[in-house]
Amino acid sequence: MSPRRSAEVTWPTDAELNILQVLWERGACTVREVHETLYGNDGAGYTTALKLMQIMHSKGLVDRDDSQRAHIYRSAISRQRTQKRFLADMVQRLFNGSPSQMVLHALGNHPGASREELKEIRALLNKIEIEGG
Amino acid sequence: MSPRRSAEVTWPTDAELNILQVLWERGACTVREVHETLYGNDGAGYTTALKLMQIMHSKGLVDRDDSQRAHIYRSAISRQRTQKRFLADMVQRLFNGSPSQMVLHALGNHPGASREELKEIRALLNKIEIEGG
DNA sequence: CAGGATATACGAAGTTATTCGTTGCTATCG
DNA sequence: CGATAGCAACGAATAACTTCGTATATCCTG
Repeated sequence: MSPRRSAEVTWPTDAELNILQVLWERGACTVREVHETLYGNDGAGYTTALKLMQIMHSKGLVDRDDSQRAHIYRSAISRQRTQKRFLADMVQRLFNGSPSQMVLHALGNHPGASREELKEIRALLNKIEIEGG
Repeated sequence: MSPRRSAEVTWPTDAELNILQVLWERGACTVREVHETLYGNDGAGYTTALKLMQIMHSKGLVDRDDSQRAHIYRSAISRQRTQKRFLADMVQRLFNGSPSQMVLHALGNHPGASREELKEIRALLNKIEIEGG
């Protein structure tokens, strides 16, 4: 049993994840756009967002186009892969390595799934069952 | 959109979560047991585990029986509730608030679900569909 | 061109998390 | 009894994350 997070890989921190979410949602953004979206008036200051995004750039979490005065940032890691990593980590740390257990919890806590979503989930279940023999 | 973590509640940290996992798995434990299980020979030292668990006690994350020389610790927060909290947080931060999306990802990345587990998931789906319809 | 608004860069402070060394206590073993 | 081992407590060092103040450059507007 070794549920510790590997230190070799760079995990986006909480603040970084928030920024990535904005970049994934809206595509390429300036610091200002991210700041407005995320922190608005009451939240952290502009330079905080700037600093975070500079650090993210140095870490390789985002790409940057600095040909204009206001640099344009875009995510350098895919949403999918990031979701997958966090999911796997959580399954490991909280659900004894069993994704199914996690799914059951997630569905159990979410009775409001739409008919369309349920259909999708069923379809995926069928696919898994057939492939798995 | 405000995907930031609320600061009012105490989130177990990474190291704390590892300890909780041991306590959930094995029930009440001494510091030594937790240390052996989690860090063994190469990992962090004994006093590190001790300190962490003392902090967790001061935070109310664990209860402690100090009637014996070697204190006995047990988790003060349920595994279920913790799973739920982390799950909800992740859905919010990484899946745009859609648990179904998360479920799809989790299932998609886990083709090795057992027949028993699939059955369970199906049953839950039926229950949801009936109640929700 | 002067002044204001807006941009980056940088340094540093404040906070939290993790780790360990040391101390002092208690039990046990010879 | 004296030595040794195991325990809790505490302080402090280190590292990581977040935040902001300030300096400096650039653009726009009158």
